[in-house]
Amino acid sequence: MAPVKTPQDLVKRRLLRLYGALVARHGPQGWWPARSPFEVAVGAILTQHTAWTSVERAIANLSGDRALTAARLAALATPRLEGLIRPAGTYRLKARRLRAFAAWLLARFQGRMAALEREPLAALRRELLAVPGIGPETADSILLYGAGRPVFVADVYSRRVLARHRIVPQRIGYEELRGFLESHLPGDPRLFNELHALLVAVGKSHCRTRPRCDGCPLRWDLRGRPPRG
DNA sequence: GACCAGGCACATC
DNA sequence: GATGTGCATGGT
Repeated sequence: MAPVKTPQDLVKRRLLRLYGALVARHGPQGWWPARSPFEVAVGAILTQHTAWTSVERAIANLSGDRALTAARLAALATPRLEGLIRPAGTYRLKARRLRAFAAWLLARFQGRMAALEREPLAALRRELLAVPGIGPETADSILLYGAGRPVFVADVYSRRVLARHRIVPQRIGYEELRGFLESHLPGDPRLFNELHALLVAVGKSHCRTRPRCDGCPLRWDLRGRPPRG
């Protein structure tokens, strides 16, 4: 006898179906585009309210100065650091935030990002959130993409796409959406990684420009019917 | 020239 | 607790 499907199971199935449709249509996204976990954290701070193309230039500047470790970044003079990250915008603000993160990582783990892979997750996340300039989305990006922890980055794109497809309410908050996804998906960082990246890709394109997504290919994929006409 | 981009902190109501 | 605003560059 088949086990009874709970509402929990149905949501899970729907999310996994969405994931399957996204992978089939868009393929693996290869996130996070960084050469080291510390670079992930730097990128997560620099990309706050900023296009990734701008962040890439700032990271290239930091890389050129061999400043992509906590110790090297912390050793930079502030005007130098500000100059390097200027292409990413809000450079004075972000220089402070990068410094604060590097100082925390040095003080707490001798600058070693690998330590984030072993710490108790809930306490570690609280610690990150206490670093000035690290909010929920930045903390979760660092934990998922920089440390491989099973935390969902419940950003505006995730909310937009999931709401457009009536999987979550339109006005769901960050923490609420994160809890929803983490409790309705297998706790697999690779799945969180790929699904989030795909939601961003789709959220940037048609799900941003089409208010109801009624004719969007993804909608047909989810209904199990091929798009016609 | 307006608007947006892989947010956050702080002030105000 | 919700809403508004500063931060600031670069692409469309």
